[in-house]
Amino acid sequence: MAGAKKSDSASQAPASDLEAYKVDQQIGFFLRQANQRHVAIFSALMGDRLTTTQWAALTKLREIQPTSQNQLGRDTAMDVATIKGVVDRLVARGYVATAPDPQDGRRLILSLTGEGEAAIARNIKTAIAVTDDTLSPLTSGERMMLIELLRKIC
Amino acid sequence: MAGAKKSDSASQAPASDLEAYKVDQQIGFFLRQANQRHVAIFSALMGDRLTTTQWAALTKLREIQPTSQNQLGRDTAMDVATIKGVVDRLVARGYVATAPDPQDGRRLILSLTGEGEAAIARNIKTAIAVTDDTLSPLTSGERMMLIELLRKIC
DNA sequence: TGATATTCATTCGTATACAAACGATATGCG
DNA sequence: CGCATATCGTTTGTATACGAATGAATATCA
Repeated sequence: MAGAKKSDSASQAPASDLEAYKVDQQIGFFLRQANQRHVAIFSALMGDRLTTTQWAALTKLREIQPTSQNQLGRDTAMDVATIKGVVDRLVARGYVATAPDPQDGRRLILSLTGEGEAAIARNIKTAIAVTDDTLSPLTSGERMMLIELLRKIC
Repeated sequence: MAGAKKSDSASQAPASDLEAYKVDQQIGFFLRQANQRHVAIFSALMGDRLTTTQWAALTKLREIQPTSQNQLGRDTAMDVATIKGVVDRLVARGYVATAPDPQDGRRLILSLTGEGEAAIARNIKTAIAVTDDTLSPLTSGERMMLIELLRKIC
């Protein structure tokens, strides 16, 4: 009975765990830091004060427009509250237009404006450069491997 | 002069780029999503309403205490403004104690309280489980590979 | 049809995340 | 010593990020 592998479920922890655990070697720490570096590269290169999420919303909207706000959020992995803020700012800039859905009174139909299209065209090469810069420490094979591993844990 | 590889610097983009570019296949999108999933797993498993950054600050402080607020921020990859908010909330909970540095009037010395130590001990096993859950879709070899690739792009 | 459930968008509250500006304090060097 | 520089912590403003609650509109199904 004594010396079992797990003590009283989650009440106490053996000193070994305390000693061995290092936050900065956990996957979560690396994911957070890697994302931070990517966002920093994006901010440094991208023009028009566009953020990563704004860019994601813009380019995804280009693919699937016209669509509803929540649908755009789902396709860009954003919460309903988050996508609303992003869309609001894009609308305020004149990049996105909104209209009520005649078929569904709940929906808010989104579409790109000419300015929105132009903003994408103006920055598309930079966006590609951001991806390339972020992956620059890796070989071509490593890049594919990283993408594949990240895809698996998403 | 006409037909150069890059048109007027950053003004226009070829249609090929516009067609080929998919946000949800870029490294930034995967990093953001993978981090989101990790945070979701952390929130679901971890007790005491601890966030990922609060946990990082607590456990790192345990390693290097006593230390200054900005130093803790550097060691946990947090901005000075960010670490301040995190520390403030940990202090409000009684997990962290602050004291002025007798040697340096600018510094705020941080250390763990007994409650802070207890919170770590109480949740350390869960933290390990969070890492394991996040990496559960991967084999042991893939996990090491992912960590290594992320380390390279940090 | 009518009650129930679902979806959509909004709002509120909390928590990162970071740029920028600020005052206070230390440190460096001539 | 005195000044330029750097560091520390704080504050403000903007932008994600998400849980939770809400009201309006739609869908489902007994």
